[in-house]
Amino acid sequence: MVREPLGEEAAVDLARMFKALSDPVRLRLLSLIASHEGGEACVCDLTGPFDVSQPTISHHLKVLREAGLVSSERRGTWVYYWVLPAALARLSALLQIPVATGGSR
Amino acid sequence: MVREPLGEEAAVDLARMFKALSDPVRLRLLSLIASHEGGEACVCDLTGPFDVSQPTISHHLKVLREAGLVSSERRGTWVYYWVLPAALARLSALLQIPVATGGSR
DNA sequence: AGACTGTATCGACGTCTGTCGATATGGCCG
DNA sequence: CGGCCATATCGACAGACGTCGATACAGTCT
Repeated sequence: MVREPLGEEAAVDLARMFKALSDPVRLRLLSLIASHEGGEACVCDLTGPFDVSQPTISHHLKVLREAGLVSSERRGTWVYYWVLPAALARLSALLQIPVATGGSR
Repeated sequence: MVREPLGEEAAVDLARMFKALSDPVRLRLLSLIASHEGGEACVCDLTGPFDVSQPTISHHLKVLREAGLVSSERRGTWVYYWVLPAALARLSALLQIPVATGGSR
């Protein structure tokens, strides 16, 4: 981001990912999934901690999935979600600004 | 984010920052500012590369400023904007997911 | 097969967001 | 002073978003 001005199409793509992170419920969902034992969580573990309805949770999970931040799989009765680390790493790297002190330009 | 499930108030705060990044124009604005010589850019350097009107650019800059991602100052005729590295670093660190295999950081 | 649980989809509603043109504000200069 | 340039604010409008209840779908268990 600091190196070059970020092309228009790349910006659209990245903005879609950041938009998925722009809701408190989705941030907490992502955090719950990432911090869950085994790196994955069943939806049944995710509906409890929130004040919103089950369809709303399902909707937020869909947004995260379509943004490419998580993936999911049905195993029997339950559906499990896990984080896609490469996507988060991409965003994290983008925000990495070289510290200004010293020889920065 | 992986360590602990991210409290509700922290999520609200972080979501506000991510929301500021959730628009392609704002992402490119931020990138233009960060990559500009001297680490700061005059608004007059920022209105050119976009297809949107000047008031819209001004609006987006306000959003970035109110999210705490950039700061600005008037110097004579022009207004200059620069990135606040600590804010971006906070978001970047949050998205840093330890690679699952082995102990890499 | 039928009942029951877990999850997703649908349709609706109020609110928020990005955009614009018009206009206001702040500062330079002739 | 008066005009001009750079930037911000205002008001309006279409479209997107978060949320809900109702309902559909998928799998399991008797």
